[in-house]
Amino acid sequence: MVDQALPKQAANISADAADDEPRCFVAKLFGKRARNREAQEERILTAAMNCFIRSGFRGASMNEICSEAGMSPGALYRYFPSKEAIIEKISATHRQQSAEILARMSQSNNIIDAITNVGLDHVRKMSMNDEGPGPRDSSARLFVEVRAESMRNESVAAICELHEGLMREELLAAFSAAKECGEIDPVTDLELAVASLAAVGEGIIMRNFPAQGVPLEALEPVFRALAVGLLRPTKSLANK
Amino acid sequence: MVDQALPKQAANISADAADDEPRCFVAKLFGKRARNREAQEERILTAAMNCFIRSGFRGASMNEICSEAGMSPGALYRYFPSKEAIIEKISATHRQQSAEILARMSQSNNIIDAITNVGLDHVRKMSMNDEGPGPRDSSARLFVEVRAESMRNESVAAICELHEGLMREELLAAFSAAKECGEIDPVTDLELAVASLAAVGEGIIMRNFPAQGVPLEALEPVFRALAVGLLRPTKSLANK
DNA sequence: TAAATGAGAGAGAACGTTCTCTCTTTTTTG
DNA sequence: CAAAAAAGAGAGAACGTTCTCTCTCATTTA
Repeated sequence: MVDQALPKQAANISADAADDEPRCFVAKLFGKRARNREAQEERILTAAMNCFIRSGFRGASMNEICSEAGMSPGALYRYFPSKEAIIEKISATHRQQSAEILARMSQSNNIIDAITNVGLDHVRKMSMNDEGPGPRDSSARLFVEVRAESMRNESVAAICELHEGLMREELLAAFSAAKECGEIDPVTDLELAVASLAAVGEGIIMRNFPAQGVPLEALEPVFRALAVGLLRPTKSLANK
Repeated sequence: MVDQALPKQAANISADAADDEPRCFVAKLFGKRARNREAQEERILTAAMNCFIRSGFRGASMNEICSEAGMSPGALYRYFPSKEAIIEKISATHRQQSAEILARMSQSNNIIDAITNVGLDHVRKMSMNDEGPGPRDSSARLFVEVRAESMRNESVAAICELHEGLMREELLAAFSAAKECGEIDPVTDLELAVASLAAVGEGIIMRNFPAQGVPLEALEPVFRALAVGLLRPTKSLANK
């Protein structure tokens, strides 16, 4: 029960008077209403995320989420049909953000740098508060929460499987390319290397080293060493 | 609601009729009564573990645990004062088992072998069912559950901190010794290596590779590569 | 027979969810 | 364009269920 609610709907009235009465079904998709709905969903998701970080998926109650969002249960349930739905949505976006970091991999010159940077990006992202100023709690907690939930919740498991499948594919493609370029030892089992690197990276992300005083720069050689160890690159790459 | 319960108390009656009435206060500690109490506690803990693996700490209800243990709530609460207490006990023993694996580290000839074996032992242990025959679910789930709980439950966090502190000390001692023996590069930051190896190992344990079809032997070179990468041993050790 | 043990009903709180009602905004109608 | 109608959004009480834990009373054990 903080300073919630704002002037409620009034906030969206004075947006801009230029766009009015689309009156056809397009309004449903792009109109003022639709935009407001999106904003509200966002509000709920942000609040839920904070609650889940604080108390866990099962531990956080709908009332807790309602309070954090400054909303009544009746209002909240207009946007999400169940707690499950919120959990799924949050799991999905969280895992998707992870997957998106991988997309930037191709920006690096060689495969070892690429992996190192992806790892560092992950740790950086996870130890930051999610948008908005002020130091809030790390989102690495959510990472653990999602993984725990995925072990017994079938739909969350499916979500994780989806994004991790994409990540594995992307990594595998990059590794294959590097192999053909002669950057890494042709003997290396790429499938295993992908799975191992994913697991190993997850371990480091979960520990949230930056929150424990280990600076990000200190992790650079760690990721590099892991990549070198698992991929066995040709000498020229191994020695930095 | 499987084939639980057994003949309940009857199980402990016909143990052996030889030892009866020690009658002094020592009986409280070592007598038939005390042994029975221990057995009951064990029964509860085993049941609770199964439930927690199946539904999570928060997800499993006391009724579920009672059913699994073949016990009434009244009986169960005679042995544990709260659900919290059961969670703490299970977290503690689970983490302790992890720490105990480390104790066997000194049996290896060199530091790389030692770490590799510790890693493999962990994975083996975690992917096995806990005592008793029949394939039950992996205890790697419990690992994730404990870690998730430790992020918001202070007493579980303290338990984890305790055992992980011991593990870190033990690892650090082994690394220092290896450094002095000239087995590893004197430049290596041992503190960071310990923390990284712990995190990385945890990641692999959580993924539970054996349950996904990756045989244990395939992980041997992975652990070896991680150890080599992070510790930078002298040449003779690096090439197996 | 006194103490320990267990079964099971159930108390009381908290849970996720739904219901009813009010108020505002948008669309339709005359 | 004004009035009427419909739809959307929100509040908050209330619902039925489930939760953890306790209490009473019967049974077993020494």
